[in-house]
Amino acid sequence: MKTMSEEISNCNHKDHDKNSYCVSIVPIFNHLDAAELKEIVRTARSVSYPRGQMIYRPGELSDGLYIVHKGSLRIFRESSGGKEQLVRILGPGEFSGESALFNESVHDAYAEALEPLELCMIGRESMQTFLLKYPQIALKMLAEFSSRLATSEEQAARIAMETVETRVALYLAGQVEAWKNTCIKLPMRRKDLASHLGTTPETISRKLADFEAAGWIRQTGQRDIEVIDLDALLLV
Amino acid sequence: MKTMSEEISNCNHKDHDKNSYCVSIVPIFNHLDAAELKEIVRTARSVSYPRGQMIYRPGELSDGLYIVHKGSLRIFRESSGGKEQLVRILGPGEFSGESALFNESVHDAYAEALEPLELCMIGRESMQTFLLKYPQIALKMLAEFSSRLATSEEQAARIAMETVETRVALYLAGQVEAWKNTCIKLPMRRKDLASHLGTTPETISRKLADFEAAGWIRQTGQRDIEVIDLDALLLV
DNA sequence: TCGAGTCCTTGATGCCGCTCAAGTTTCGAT
DNA sequence: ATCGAAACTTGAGCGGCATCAAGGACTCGA
Repeated sequence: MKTMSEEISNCNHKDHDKNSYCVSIVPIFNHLDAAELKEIVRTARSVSYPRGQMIYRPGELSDGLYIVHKGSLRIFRESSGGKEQLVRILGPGEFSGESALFNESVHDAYAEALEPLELCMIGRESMQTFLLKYPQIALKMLAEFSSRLATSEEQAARIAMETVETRVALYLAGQVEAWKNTCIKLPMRRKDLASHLGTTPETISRKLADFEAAGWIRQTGQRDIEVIDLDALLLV
Repeated sequence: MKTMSEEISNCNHKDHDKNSYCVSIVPIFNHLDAAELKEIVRTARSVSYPRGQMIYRPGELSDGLYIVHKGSLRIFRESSGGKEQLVRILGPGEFSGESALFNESVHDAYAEALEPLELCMIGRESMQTFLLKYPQIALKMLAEFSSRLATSEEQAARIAMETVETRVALYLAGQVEAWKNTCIKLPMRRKDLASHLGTTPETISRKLADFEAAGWIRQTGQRDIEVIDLDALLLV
């Protein structure tokens, strides 16, 4: 394979130790065989961002699909009044930029690097080609979208109908499930958690303090929480 | 084509006058040629519901994809406390049931007929087959999902960050755009509009009354509103 | 290791919007 | 056309939560 260096120049995200391409960790691609993966990798570009830098902003033209290789980023929206709402945090293997891929070609949210970040970028046209050539990719992407849609609608419903207390409790329950452990580490600061749950950092602090006073949780570090009584929490 | 009666028995939604199948009005299918359409129609089943009847409920197994042929239905979720939030209203040509198609096989919301309703149903397996056979369908569906996702995230952000007044104003602005006219007809009752915007019917009434008092709108009928000063409305 | 900046906590205050209630209008079925 | 039920409006009261403010804790880079 003389293309080794070529791959590197296009997308240097080949993990030499694990012999895997950046895209191979992505669920929507991981059913492809090595040759197909390489075809995709060849069209991918690699980009790095320092902590805090914006990857894109609302109104900017879309380049294509962004796949996180290392680090993490947050997607957020901004209201007329300047408040922001965190939509989602992306870790390795997750992707973004899709809204601009299929409909309008401009982004509708902000994407900001939370840590030193490495992305793989697949151009709009390449992506369309792959989707037609390998319909399985489209199917996986449909599944992913469908899942995101369900999450987003559930989120909207929660913010619309539940009290802040319930939302915080439900979030903690979700984290316990995600970590498969009653000791959880919040993946973001209060400010982002607040904007995600549609409240303020102050209220988050207060509610967590209330839960602790009730003996349902224990706050060990700023972002470390041990859930003691999950059932009580969900009865709020 | 001896299949005429067969089509009818499977899906009686052939509009004799317009020579179009129920599925041909659906954006995700309307690029197919007649033969392909017929192939899909053949696998579709037709179902009717009287006003007020539930098409599905959360937890029920998914049958497949529901396509609205005549009438309309509303999708809504229910909170622990029994409050409901309207997610979306579907009219002819729109579809639902997708969340159950790709991920879990159970529904996560309610679907209820708002008027006498006729649906086309395409089974889960058939749908998967079509998606692989005609990747263009998958691409259109991805575009539709992506658009719904953007809408849903925007909705969540609005409920989380904007005041009720702003949300009502933005909703009216959206309707003006949808109707391409400053005289609009609300597509739902106060109760549903309220649950859609994350508020109560009383508050909707009050805000509309405020807007009218300010001279920005005129309420001509219960659901008929004339927007007089759109700019002022958006400055709220 | 240290210091500055950021993040978090806790308190006091005020208001937006929900709730409950009662009266009025509209809708839809017979 | 008429009646009953459902939907809408308006009012009064209150509570949850945002806001503003100040002090304390943590983090990260030098």
